[in-house]
Amino acid sequence: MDNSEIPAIGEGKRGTDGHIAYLLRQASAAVRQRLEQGFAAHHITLPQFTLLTMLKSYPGLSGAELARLAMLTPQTVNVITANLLKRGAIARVRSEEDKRIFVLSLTEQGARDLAACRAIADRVEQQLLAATSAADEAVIRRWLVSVAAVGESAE
Amino acid sequence: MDNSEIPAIGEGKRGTDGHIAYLLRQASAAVRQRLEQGFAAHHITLPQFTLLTMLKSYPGLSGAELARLAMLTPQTVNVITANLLKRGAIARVRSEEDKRIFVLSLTEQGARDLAACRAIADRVEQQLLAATSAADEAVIRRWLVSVAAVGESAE
DNA sequence: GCTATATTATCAGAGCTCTGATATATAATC
DNA sequence: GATTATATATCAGAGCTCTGATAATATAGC
Repeated sequence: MDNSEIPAIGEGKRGTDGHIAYLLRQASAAVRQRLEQGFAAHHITLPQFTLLTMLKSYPGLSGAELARLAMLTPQTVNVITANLLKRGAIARVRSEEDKRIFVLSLTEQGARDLAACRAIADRVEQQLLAATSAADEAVIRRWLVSVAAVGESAE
Repeated sequence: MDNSEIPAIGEGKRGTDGHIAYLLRQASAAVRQRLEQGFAAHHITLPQFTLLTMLKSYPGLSGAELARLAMLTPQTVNVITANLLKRGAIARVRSEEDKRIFVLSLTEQGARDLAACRAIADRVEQQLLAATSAADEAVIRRWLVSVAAVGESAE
């Protein structure tokens, strides 16, 4: 095989001239892998970390509410919460007012796991912006939010 | 449930003040969903589109080379290429020089699928940058590449 | 040449994510 | 109150992604 023309990250289509959707995906995958590598010692995945974070901010959410907040389907949230329940990181009790729904909240174990992973995430995020000016960071943050919001209004 | 304080995209922690890793993930997921929705009519997934694109640029790659290029594990690439083979989008023949590896390339069907999805992706990417100045776009592209490259040198 | 190491492909298992379908409970309509 | 529509949870199946382990081939060192 002649691999001499295959580019490394930052070169060719993998550099700043590449497709923006590809660059976004490549960056997101890199961060995800860094975070999951850090979380591995606590046996928490990134989706689990996301849901734990949301449950800390908004205790008492149902699966459906969590799904909307996380932009996931209820089925996906069901899988993740099932694994968190197995780990004892969250509690799940039937609601009194609405007997369809289960109310979710952090356990003490879950709060401990979350705190440990939060510290790791903070360190990674700091590295992501270490070489970026405040003005550039503002540009980047605005763009990321606008991209996430596409399709919210148009639907 | 009292949901009055749950934020929408762009508000609270989901806005420009949120964690940068979360914003990146949120934006990437939104783009992924938009692309896959567009690709659905052609029965091509985003990972499949990515590998087809790479095989068009570099025909004759092996699974291992494809994995390095896509920043995926060989096992993951194996799953995706197996599905592309089932769809008849790629061909796979044993190499003469090195009998361990299988040489991959696009079929005519795969080239047609790729062209159709490329047009869809171009439209989505255009929308992503429609409201962004050239200067801001350059800032964003540089940052995305730098984030993807983290861990390449440090490992 | 022979042994040790590295590379490639693949099997097995876990978790995340989607679409589609189903059952139950609540809300709206008549 | 009965019917209809909506919301919630869940089952089933597909695809993507990882870690860990195994077998075959190729390369390096002796």
